[in-house]
Amino acid sequence: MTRDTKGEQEFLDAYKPKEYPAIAVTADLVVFAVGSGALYTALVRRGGHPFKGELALPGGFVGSRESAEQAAYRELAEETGLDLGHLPVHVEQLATYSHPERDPRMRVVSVAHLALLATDGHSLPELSAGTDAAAAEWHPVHRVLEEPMAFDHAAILRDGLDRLAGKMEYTTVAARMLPREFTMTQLRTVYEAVWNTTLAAGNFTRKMTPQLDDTGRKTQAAAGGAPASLFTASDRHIHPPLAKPRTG
Amino acid sequence: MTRDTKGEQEFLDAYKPKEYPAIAVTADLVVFAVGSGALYTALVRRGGHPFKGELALPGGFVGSRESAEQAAYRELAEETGLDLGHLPVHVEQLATYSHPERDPRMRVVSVAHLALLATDGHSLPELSAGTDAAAAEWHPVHRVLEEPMAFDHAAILRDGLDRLAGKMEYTTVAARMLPREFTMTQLRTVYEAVWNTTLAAGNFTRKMTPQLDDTGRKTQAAAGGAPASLFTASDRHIHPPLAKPRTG
DNA sequence: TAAATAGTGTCTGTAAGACAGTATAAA
DNA sequence: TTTATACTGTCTTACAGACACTATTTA
Repeated sequence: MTRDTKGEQEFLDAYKPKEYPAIAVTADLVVFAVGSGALYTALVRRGGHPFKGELALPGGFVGSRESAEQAAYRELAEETGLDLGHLPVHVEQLATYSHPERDPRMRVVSVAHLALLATDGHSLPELSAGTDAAAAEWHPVHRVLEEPMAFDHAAILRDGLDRLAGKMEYTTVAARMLPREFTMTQLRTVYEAVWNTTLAAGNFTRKMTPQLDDTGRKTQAAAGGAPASLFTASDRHIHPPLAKPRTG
Repeated sequence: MTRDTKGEQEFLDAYKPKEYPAIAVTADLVVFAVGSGALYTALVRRGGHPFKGELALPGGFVGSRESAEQAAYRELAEETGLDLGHLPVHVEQLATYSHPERDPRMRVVSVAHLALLATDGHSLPELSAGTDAAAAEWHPVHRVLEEPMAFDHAAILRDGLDRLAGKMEYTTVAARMLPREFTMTQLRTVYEAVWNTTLAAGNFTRKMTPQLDDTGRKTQAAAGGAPASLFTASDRHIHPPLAKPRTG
């Protein structure tokens, strides 16, 4: 530390507020990935009280020299054992949960994040215990939402799903759950998994094509069927938005 | 505290994490209101270092027994002197700002909130110093965004405006900036102030009418012109969304 | 050739944007 | 009667949804 910055810090210390509550801040994660036509989320099972044995979101304390988003990336790597250097992952802030009684042990404010992992739409990335003991495991979202979860994590998971489902109406964020190059059918599969519905393939192609970049290349056709065009997507606004089919 | 809850707390204490950073958490506010056809925001001028004399968002520390949202309501009342018991106000969480260097004095995580005050579209609610010394004052949003602000508050204000502008495309949240009963022209004025544009009155009426509830009553016509129908709005999704005119 | 998938064409209904025209009330 | 505002009607264009049809590949 130079003399100047030391003097500056002393100067600033004089303006530091004297009294304020010191609160523990965590970064929690709603991790989504598409496997075998369904949406999955990575959850840990709690080993200690409270809520021992129940499902919880991965997460942990925000360190004193990192932002909540940096902590989210770090916890994602630690609790899933995923190599984030190689796996494409999209992380964005979801919301902050701050009810004073949400953790019965102590005051904890949680900054929840939405993390989207890229898959081929069929097989899920393998999860393994990282530095922590508890390993995360994949659970089908639309089923696990029926079950109770630790703390207010069921509400956070629900909020995360709502955010993703809504954002897919007016952005190309769904492409973040696929490899860099993907087919129209893969992208439609993501929409169908998240929205828990089916979409007409022809109309989906017509509406989505102008929002994507065509690489000009095609897949090797698999078992039966014509080869599909490969697209890429930059994060972009869809205008006008895709209409999610009404469920009501 | 009963014997049982005391025993339970001791039990939970045994599971309390031993080490974690204690962080100061604030609730900051982006307060919007429409006056004389333009969008305004309530800002305080800093009296102490750092950023002495610059504009900042109203806000303050989250107490140990309140949520961030409760703190936002409390700070809104304290720093603006507004009687929230009588003035309709909509508060929702915006985002959490947690860069470790965002306050040079100490580690502060801020949960920013968006607050919308109801006006008649012409005169702004009068602000007065509450319990704190510094009083907030109204500033035109689209002008003050050009100026520097304290901390990262300029970015927060920008995020708040983007959130409001976007949400008005697909919800009736704009009605939260008006009295419970309002005319179509008043509502269009809110859209024009926030989007900083002009909208065709006839088409706006046709698109918005089915999203609102007609009270059946009309205004006393002011200086020239026919009396306007009075509408109310419940928080509702607009489907399909209104298209905000492209600025690019 | 049969099956499976990719992609296009067509039809219909609805609604957006532009804007002219009508209705109501104050000055 | 003029003016100002509120509101409706009409025309054109565009696109969503439904779905039939063609194209391309593997078995």
